[in-house]
Amino acid sequence: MSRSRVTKPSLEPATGLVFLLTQVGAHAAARFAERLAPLKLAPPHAGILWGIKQADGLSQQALGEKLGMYPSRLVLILDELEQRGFVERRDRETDRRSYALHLTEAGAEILEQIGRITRENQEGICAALDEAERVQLKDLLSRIAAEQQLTLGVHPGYRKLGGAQPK
Amino acid sequence: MSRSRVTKPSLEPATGLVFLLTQVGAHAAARFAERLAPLKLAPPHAGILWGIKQADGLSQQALGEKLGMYPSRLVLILDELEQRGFVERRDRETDRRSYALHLTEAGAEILEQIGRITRENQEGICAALDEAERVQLKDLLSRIAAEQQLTLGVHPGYRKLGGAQPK
DNA sequence: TATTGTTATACTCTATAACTATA
DNA sequence: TATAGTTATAGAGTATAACAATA
Repeated sequence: MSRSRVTKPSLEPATGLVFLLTQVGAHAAARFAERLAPLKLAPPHAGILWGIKQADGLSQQALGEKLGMYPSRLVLILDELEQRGFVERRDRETDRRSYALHLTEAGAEILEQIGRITRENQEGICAALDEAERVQLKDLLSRIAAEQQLTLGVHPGYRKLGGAQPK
Repeated sequence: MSRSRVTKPSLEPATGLVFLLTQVGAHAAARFAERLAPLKLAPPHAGILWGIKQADGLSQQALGEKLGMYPSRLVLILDELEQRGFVERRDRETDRRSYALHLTEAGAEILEQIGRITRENQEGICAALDEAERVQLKDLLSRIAAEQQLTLGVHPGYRKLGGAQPK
């Protein structure tokens, strides 16, 4: 038995894999926000635009559900996006309480810019890894995500759960 | 050339590696906070206790620098930790403006519990991966962290930089 | 005058509840 | 009465500035 002892694993909270994962993840998110800033957009804006593109014509209720955002928060961001001409709230004949959300042409354009920024960011963050290693990393993370039952595409930045914050 | 075309890579922001990394990282952090909650502690508390243990007797100024926290924020959390008997602020003879921070016995004990929770959390988060894969993941993340010049042990949860938030 | 710790405050984000208009 | 969207508001968390004691 020449393996290092397993009975006393490192007590150090700041040296473990999960700490590293948290650190790198938050860094990547911060960098994305930075790169997005010139467009005068924050990550939630990007998520919303992307969500509408995926399911054009959906209601705010449905979008909030899909992204894990509170309706009240969604309203404010949509106001902004509508005012800037990226999103349209169209009346419905069937139910006049709800709107159908649509991307405008400008919205589609800004979404393409967001896509470009996303790729730039990925390139920046993953600069240390070659293509095969990126695939490997994505595979490992995907398996954690699947086992942890994370919903694909639900960004934690717009979550509504809220981690337990004592006191 | 049978490779898939490279000219039009996926525009989808929510399907990329970095999005996944962000998502899993935030999830891991949230789960850690949850597991910590029964101790009536939040992640920053844990970081501070750990920081003091690493450099017993340091000043608040130094600790804030080390963790990337604002002094004003540190004060409040230290007040709490001192009140609960985990930390001691000892006077210095050499410079009566600053205190020397020390872990009490209770502080060392709670830190061990934090260590246990940290390991439990790691076990929970990484359940999908075997030992070799965890090493592999840690290696990949470490290389990203090194290339991105992240400081080891500086948790993003108590950063003072703040990502650019437009509007 | 500069520095350490502290207090006060402003600002953003997040979450909840109350309200309106339709159904 | 229930639901979609909105408005109002409360609460954390974060960042900045002002302040007292000491150097």
